[in-house]
Amino acid sequence: MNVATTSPRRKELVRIAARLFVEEGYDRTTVRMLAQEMGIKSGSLFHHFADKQEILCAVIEEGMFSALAIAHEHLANLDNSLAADTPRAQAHLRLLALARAHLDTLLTDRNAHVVALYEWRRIEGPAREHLVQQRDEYEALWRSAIEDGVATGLLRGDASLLRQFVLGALNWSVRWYRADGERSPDELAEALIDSVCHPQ
Amino acid sequence: MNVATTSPRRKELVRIAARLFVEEGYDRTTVRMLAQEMGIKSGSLFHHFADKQEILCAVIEEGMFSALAIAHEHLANLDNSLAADTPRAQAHLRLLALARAHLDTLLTDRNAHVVALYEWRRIEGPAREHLVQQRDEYEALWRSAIEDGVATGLLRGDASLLRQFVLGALNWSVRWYRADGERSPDELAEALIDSVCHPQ
Amino acid sequence: MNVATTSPRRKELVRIAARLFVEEGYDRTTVRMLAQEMGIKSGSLFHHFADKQEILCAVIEEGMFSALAIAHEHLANLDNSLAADTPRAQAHLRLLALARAHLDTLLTDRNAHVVALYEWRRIEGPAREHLVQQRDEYEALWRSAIEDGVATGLLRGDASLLRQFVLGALNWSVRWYRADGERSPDELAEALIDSVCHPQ
Amino acid sequence: MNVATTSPRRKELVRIAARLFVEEGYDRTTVRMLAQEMGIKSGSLFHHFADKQEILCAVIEEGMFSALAIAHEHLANLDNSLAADTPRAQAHLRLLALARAHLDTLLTDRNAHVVALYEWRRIEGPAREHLVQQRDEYEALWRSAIEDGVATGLLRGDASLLRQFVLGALNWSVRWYRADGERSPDELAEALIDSVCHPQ
DNA sequence: CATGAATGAGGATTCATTCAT
DNA sequence: GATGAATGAATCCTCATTCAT
Repeated sequence: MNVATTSPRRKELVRIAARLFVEEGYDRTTVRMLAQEMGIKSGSLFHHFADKQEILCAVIEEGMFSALAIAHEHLANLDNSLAADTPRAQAHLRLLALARAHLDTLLTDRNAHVVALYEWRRIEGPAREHLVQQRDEYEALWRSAIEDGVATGLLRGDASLLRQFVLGALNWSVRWYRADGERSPDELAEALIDSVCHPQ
Repeated sequence: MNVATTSPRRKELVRIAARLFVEEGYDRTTVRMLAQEMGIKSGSLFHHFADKQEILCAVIEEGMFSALAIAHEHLANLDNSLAADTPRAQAHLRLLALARAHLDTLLTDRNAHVVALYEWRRIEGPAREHLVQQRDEYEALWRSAIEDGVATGLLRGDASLLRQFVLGALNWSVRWYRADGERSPDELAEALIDSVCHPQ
Repeated sequence: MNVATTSPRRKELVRIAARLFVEEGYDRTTVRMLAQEMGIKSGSLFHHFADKQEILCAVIEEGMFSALAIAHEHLANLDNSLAADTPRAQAHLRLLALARAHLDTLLTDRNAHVVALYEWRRIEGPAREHLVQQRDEYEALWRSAIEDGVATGLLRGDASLLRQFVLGALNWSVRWYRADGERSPDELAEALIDSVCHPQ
Repeated sequence: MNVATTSPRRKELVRIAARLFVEEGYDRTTVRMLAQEMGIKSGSLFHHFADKQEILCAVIEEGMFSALAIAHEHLANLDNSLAADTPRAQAHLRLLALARAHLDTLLTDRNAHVVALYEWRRIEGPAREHLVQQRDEYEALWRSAIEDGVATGLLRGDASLLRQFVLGALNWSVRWYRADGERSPDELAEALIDSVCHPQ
């Protein structure tokens, strides 16, 4: 009932909800479907969440949180391994790390981050605030990386537009990417970053 | 009642439906809302469409059709005005024309094409076939333009991935673009094409 | 619009309605189905009939009328051909003639008489009066034949019950009789009459 | 929700539904009428039954089941009391027992068995299978009794037709029998069996 | 915590009927 | 007479939510 509660049981429920929301869409996922998949009856769901929208909130929060966490993780790896390089090369590697992290949560971990991107509109009221904050934090990572890219001549054009384009291309990949295809999410990330970076 | 029917009344209804579907999403748009906005009673809607899904079909069809029509129009203008040019410059202009056309239907004409992109999943059964055909036809335009871009050295990388990236970046713009902002759809199109094209 | 109207067009419509009412049942037969089968649009139906119930009335009336007509016809044939016989034999032949006539309208001509028997309940109001009259007239034929049967020792038991039993057995045959089976309606009629008549 | 479920609540609901189906007919009985009579709201009905047709199924099943049960009961009483008799007398008694049992469920217990006979057509799909089985089992009782009747000279004619006639006469009695009339269902049963049995 | 029964508001859809053209 | 569009009331059914047990 408490939004902040993060019992292991709740974590599990959120994971299941995320999957269903991706498969069916939030609107078409009924509380009964959620309960069934969780092995309980629909009435019991409301012991864990105040209402259906709170489930969505929890999923989106989880999605944003893990996107942020994984992005930080990828960036941290970078700092450790290859610190000595040109600013331009560094900017390139950061972009690559962010793109890989993004597709990692989106296409590999799947679900929660996808919901965070695609069902955003359904959230209203005060719950939105918190989510907006998280999103801004995540975008700040990208903003800084892209600006560095522009500053070092790696990228050309308006930094703000570039961010929207790159994120858009990445986000949309959910729609067409098949896990059983010939390319890995990492290869996608590389291809995209390559296509917008100017060599030398 | 007939899917192929394109009475002026029906056209009008489709336009209104497109707007509501964009504003609220297909699932949250009730038949009553549609009827109200159309100035009729909900029962009367079924004089024009067999069921709610047929309305969605009609909107998507309209969206794909107009996207295709406007793309062809932009391309035709191109052929007339500047036919004598280097292949590379021609490829560039074609990409630009396609991108402008895309954002034109998406952000200016709005609605029908947006629905075509975002509510695609809800369509099932034989209606899907026809839509897939139209989509393929539209993508073929892009495919050829992008391949020419790669062939002339204007673009670098895998043509298929590039197409997905560019279309993804364009499609996602619906989510963040504000008509009252400082940039026009045309400027967006140019910025995007510039960001993936290699100079000289 | 006039109940008494019996234009050839209307006759045709009544015949079609009778068929649909038998196939689907009155409640499940929509005005649109009727119109479609008649080759007109549903709105036009109301130029011929005031409302759906009037169609049912017309069908039932037609069913009762033709049952009565055919019964009279069969009885008339009897009078002409074999007038000189024992009263008992005469009663037997009358019963047989009535049973044959009954199954003739029910299983051969089909439809209208079936509706008259099975959708009787749906009729309310003043329309019922007229139909009750017709039904009473028809039952009077049976009543007299059965009473003669009892009087001559051909049948045994309460005349009123016997009539209900015989008519019930005949009416119910609609439910199980298959035209493509091995027995003709006439054979059914004979078998039934035989089974309740006492020999000698 | 489960077809096999036979909670006491469900039993109660089925009984009420049976009454309404007889009074109004399945098609004209609305879900709201059922709910109202049951003292719940229409939405709650679907807690107990998947859809309206499942209610009909349950009623018919109950009707067939009780018809079968009561028939067996009547036959059992017979076996105990008068086992030593001529085969012909035995056949007579069995027919009488079956006829009484039939009218007992039809006119006394009422409702469920009536629905089973008169709304049979509305059932489609796999639900039908089970019902057909039950019906066949019930008819087998009659088949054997009638065949014994024919074998012992009690009845004359084609056994199969005789069964249809007798059952038809019994089934149709629902249409004209009035409980407040002068004859009891048992008297009806006797009269019918008498009328088709040949003395001595 | 969990359940099963209930709710009530709203969902899409049907359909007899009306009526201007 | 015929039509097509419209109506409005009713239809079956769904579903998030509540709550006594």
